[in-house]
Amino acid sequence: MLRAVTSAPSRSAQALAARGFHHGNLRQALLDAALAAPDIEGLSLRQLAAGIGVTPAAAYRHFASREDLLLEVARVGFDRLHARFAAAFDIERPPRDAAEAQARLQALARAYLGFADTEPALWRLMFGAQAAAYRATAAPRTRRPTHDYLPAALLGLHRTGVVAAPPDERDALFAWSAIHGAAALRGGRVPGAQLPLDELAREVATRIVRSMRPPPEPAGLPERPSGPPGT
Amino acid sequence: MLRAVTSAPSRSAQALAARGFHHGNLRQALLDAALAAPDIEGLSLRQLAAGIGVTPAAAYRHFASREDLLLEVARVGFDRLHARFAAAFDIERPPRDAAEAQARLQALARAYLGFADTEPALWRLMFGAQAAAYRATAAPRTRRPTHDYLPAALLGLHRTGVVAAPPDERDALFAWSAIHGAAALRGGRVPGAQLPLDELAREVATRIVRSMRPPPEPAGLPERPSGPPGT
DNA sequence: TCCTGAAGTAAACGATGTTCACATACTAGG
DNA sequence: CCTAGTATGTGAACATCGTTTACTTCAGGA
Repeated sequence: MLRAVTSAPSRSAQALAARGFHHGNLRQALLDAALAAPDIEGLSLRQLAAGIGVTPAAAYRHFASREDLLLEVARVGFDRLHARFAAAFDIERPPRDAAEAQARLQALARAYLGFADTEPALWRLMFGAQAAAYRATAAPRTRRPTHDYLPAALLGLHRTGVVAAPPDERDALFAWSAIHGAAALRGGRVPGAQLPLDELAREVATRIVRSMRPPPEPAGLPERPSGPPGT
Repeated sequence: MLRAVTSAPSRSAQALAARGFHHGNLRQALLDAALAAPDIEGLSLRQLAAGIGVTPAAAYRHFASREDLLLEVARVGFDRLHARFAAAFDIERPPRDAAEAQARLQALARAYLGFADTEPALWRLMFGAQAAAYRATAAPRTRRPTHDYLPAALLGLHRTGVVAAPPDERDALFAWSAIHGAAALRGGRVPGAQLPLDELAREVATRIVRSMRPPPEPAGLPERPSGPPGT
């Protein structure tokens, strides 16, 4: 983004527009370039700066380190994910009926899967292998934090009578596992992982709901498996 | 096989006298050191070589590149995972009854979760964000490839009457999603993710089984969610 | 108008992956 | 037993990386 028009052209806009000494909005330009990179975690700060047409050291006027820049990028990612969740359903309004409650869970799964599919590099940065540090920085800055949506959706299922018991931590953990796992496996070699997004979301949501309904015959699994694997 | 004492330390220096000019088994030593690293993906080839007491360039006699070394490490990881699966249950012998079939799925989940828990760096290398390349190199080299175990466990559930329908690709995909997702979420900030491994495996296996049993009332989810999220 | 601070440059540092020419040690063949 | 050949190591070098330092340029208020 060439700093076309900032809010107030108090600075000599023409002089800077012609690529003056100062860039004008280097911080945002760096963030934008990083967000557009196909491999955010692996990007080079020098290449990033060179692409914008600026010296590597200039980046250090706006970010303490490369890690700090990535942290800010991840923060933008969490904002975008939150926006998708907020668009999936209105968390403040309870679902009308069972069908809407189920549709909400499906929409939430679809939102997460769609985010991972549309912005894979950003998703990897946020939830990838080394992402613990970035995840910790997830600043909600919203009235309802991002991680409230799944429990809300599950609670809606119970309130509308779709599932018998009120959802607990384990229900949410399993639901997140299934959704996140589906996103992680998608694009891999696992058969069926290339399902269309809508279909995959419906499949996952349906099975999550089914997993919450207690089985007809009350035969639980044994406490320990027959052959426990090595440590 | 440490070639402890060469015939005559006629050569210079006591430093070399211990192991001689040639290391003896540098390739394996590099692999072992990499496998023991707390962060395999982020390790430095120079530090690795220095830790063994060898020049960085020496590594290139055994590996084409750093990436190639990591590829070999991942291969070892897949071998270890396969060994855990093989220890979970005998894939050649069908389960005796419903209880054993369910215990097998639980043991398989326990094996995967235990691997991720015991060797997190290796698990991240194999299934982490940038791991597509490493995953592609998964050479089974066994009669029954590693990815056969889950379908076999699901088939056992059907054969013993635990689930009605024979398992298809989507059943396996969802089961893998749930198990892999649980491994990914474990250690994170998600509430309940710090469950003991045995308990987590039992929970996941129970819910996977439940998700495969069709619901009592045949009310499917609607084709499309009420509010589809943005692209 | 000058002067202060923000935001850029240029050069350098150490660490990294990788390559090259060279040195060494094990091994096979006469 | 010597010797050639090959596998395996060394050491120096290259480009690139993140990062720091000292200097320069520009904008805006006293």
